[in-house]
Amino acid sequence: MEAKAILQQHIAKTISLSEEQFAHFFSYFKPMSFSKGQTIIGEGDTVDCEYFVLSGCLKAFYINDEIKMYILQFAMPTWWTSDYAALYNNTRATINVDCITDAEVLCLSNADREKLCSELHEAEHFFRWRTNRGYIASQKRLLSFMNNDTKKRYEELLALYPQLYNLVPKHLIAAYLGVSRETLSRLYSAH
Amino acid sequence: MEAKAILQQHIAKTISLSEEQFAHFFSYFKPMSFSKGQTIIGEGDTVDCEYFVLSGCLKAFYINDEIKMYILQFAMPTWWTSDYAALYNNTRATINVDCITDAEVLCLSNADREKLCSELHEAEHFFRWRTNRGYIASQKRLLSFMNNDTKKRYEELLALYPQLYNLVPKHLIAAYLGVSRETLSRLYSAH
DNA sequence: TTGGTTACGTGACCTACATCACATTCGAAA
DNA sequence: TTTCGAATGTGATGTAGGTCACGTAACCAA
Repeated sequence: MEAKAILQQHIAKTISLSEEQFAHFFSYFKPMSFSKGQTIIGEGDTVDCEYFVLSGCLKAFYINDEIKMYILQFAMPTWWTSDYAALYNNTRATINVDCITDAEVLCLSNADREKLCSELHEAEHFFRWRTNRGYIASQKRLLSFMNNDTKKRYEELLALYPQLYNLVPKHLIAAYLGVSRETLSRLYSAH
Repeated sequence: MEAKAILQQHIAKTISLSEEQFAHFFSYFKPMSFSKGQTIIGEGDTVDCEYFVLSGCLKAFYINDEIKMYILQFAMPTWWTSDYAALYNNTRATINVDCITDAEVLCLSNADREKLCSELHEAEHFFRWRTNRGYIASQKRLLSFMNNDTKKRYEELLALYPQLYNLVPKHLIAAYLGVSRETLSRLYSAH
């Protein structure tokens, strides 16, 4: 499926736009391709855009003391990602985004999103709902962190992203769960 | 300061409305008073409203196995709270909200918020930005959870809410940090 | 004032997970 | 095919924080 159709199907779950309106909506998005391992946002960069994933898998992560990596989000097709704190507050990136696999994305700049939102009430509605869902998911993950042990969080993760097990190396799964790769490895063998 | 002025000042940070527009905006909010200890949302309730705090302090929390409590948010004046997952998905509450102190709030129903957002583009803009900020804060807290030990999270919390130390019992602070009250207590004495 | 509940401190002990060290397997590039 | 680095498994050991147990202090309500 081509980029335009993927985005159209995605936003149709929240708002309905005429063909003409959607064409305008889509005109703000810029397609980009990246290959496996490539960095999209690096720590310290200025952040202008957010990214809608068409194919492939990205990760948004934080690196502590140049050593430990924590993954905030795996971004699969139809997911959005960026360093939103940097994007909205116009500060330098503290979050990195890079490609776990080759990936195609649609890129939307901060300025264009705001322009779109002010031009088209439905667009503002769409982005409100998108962020709502992200907020609720984030709260849920926070609770899971406080409440569940590693094993349960691991099972939760696989339920949420079943494809992940075969797609990404295990140490990245550990970095999402917030445990060491050794602990995750021992989780498997313990059955 | 009266309720109307507090809300007006709060939303003026994000959008500008005429007096007439704001009067309409405000007309959807219903003032309510609660006393210390009172439950606003209990687990299993249907959730119709979100709450804007005028005075006092609420907590939004989750109870695991009828035993352990985890606090998602302390809601101070000009903060918003609810069980948003239940509110937006029209499901039963899994999060509780109650009063740490006597409190006055403005109550906005889900239906009225959506009506307001569709009537007034600026309102939609306001709620998009409010949720944005919540999402970013939630991501930040998640990172802090993965990255920092209890002591550092405790210092972070006191920096974010300096009033809290004298306002709420220590076991609630422990429940926000996600540690046992004993561990928090030992943190104090260790310095 | 009194009796009961809630808050808080502190010791003893236990457990999940981190860290370090090393072995093994796998996959891509030469 | 060979080779080298990345990914993964696994043992030994250290530690932050949980849990249980108990004591004291503060705060209401009768």
